[in-house]
Amino acid sequence: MTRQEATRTQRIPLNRDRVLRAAVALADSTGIDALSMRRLAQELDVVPMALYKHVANKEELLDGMADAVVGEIDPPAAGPDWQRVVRGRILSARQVLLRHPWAVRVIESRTGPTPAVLAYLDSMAGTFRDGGLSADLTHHVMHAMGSRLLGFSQELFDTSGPSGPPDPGLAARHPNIAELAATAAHDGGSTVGGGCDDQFEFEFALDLLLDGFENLRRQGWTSARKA
Amino acid sequence: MTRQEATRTQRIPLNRDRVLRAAVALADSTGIDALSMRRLAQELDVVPMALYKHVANKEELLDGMADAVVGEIDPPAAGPDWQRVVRGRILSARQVLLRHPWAVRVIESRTGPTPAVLAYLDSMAGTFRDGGLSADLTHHVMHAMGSRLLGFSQELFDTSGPSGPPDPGLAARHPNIAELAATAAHDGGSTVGGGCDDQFEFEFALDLLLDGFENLRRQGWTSARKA
DNA sequence: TTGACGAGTGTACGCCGTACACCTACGATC
DNA sequence: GATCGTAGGTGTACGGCGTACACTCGTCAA
Repeated sequence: MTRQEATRTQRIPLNRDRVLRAAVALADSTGIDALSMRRLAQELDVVPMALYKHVANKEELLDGMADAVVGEIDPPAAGPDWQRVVRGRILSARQVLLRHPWAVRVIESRTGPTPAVLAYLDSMAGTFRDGGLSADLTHHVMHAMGSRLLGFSQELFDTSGPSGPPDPGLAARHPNIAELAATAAHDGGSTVGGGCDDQFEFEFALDLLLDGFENLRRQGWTSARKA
Repeated sequence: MTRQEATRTQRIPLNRDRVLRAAVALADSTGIDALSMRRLAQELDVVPMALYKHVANKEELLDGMADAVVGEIDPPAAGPDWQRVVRGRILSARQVLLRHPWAVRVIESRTGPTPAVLAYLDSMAGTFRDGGLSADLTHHVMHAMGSRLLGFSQELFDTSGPSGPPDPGLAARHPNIAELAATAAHDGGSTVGGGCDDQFEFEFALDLLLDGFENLRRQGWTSARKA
């Protein structure tokens, strides 16, 4: 059956939402690098240019994908303890990003905040404010969290993926790293980044920051940099 | 003078170093997106394929560029106060990355740590260890710092570049963000990210983390996650 | 009946990275 | 000095990319 015939019989018309969903699914299954307009069109059984009736260009497609992912993050739980609310939501965001590993790079590469990100940040700021942090402190706190707000910790390199054979000279050249790797090898990981419990590392830093924020709040911290 | 004639007269032969330096310069001046093998070859007055005698492919070129940039970071200062040593070096790294804004994305996109990054991390780990942090704590501390070790804070979106006209409905839709923007508008910035003192934000988070680490060290903190 | 319009099509252009075969100048070897 | 291996630069070509632009065609309002 050619595309023409399919048109005549039954054909769900394309729309922006179907395009975005297909794009997310394709990125999930084949990786973001394999996501091209042509490949996506093929997936939707449509000619590449058809996509451009629904998204202005590839950048806007990526914007939409980022928003779709951010939209998956749980709404904030209710509760009197702002640290718990923030913590829970950020860990939810982290789960979302673990489901869509490509999304980290896509979100980072947006030049401006997309609507869903903006809404998320606004909501998160509200949680801090409701928790008793001043607007001033909230502002700096959100900066300090950076991308951690969205659940990714920005490691220096990708620890997943196949790591080559361990470099025998590495320990000699980098004794400190070797030592750290040794302490981290609690379950057999042997490479630099391997054998780490990413979830533990993420929560370690998160809690350190949240506790630091709470301390500043209690002290009535205020930035002293006004002109 | 054609390329041929230039060859006959005087022609500095290409080598890996010249290629990398030219690539860094080109990225500095025209941005990383405009850096293509073809464009780089043109800059060196050479045919594109000539580059492949000196770098295996574009990825390896980017690896080399990342290493070149990381190599610009100051060596650690001497001193008894580990917090000051770490702080100073990270702020040096930050200056380097401000000189080469494209480097953040390039470093992030490497799939594994390049030699210079590895050396830098090893040296940094040594500073923590010399400061009295246990190998265990040092490990988690380095994870907690993440890319901040290299001087970038991973903001959620790029606050440089031209921001469009301020959205009049934004304040209504996102009251909390609007409030934060208002408190931050100490020198006339009007957009969400604008008007922030990036250096202040960076040091705020950095010091918060360093102080947190020092507290853990004093308490003799140890991870309780062993099996 | 017509005619505007929205959705999908087809073709084409100029980029990109790079495989592969080639040439050419040079330094070592006999 | 003739020979030859080799390193470095060249030229051509391929497949893929994003997307501009002109088109067709089915639907529906007037």
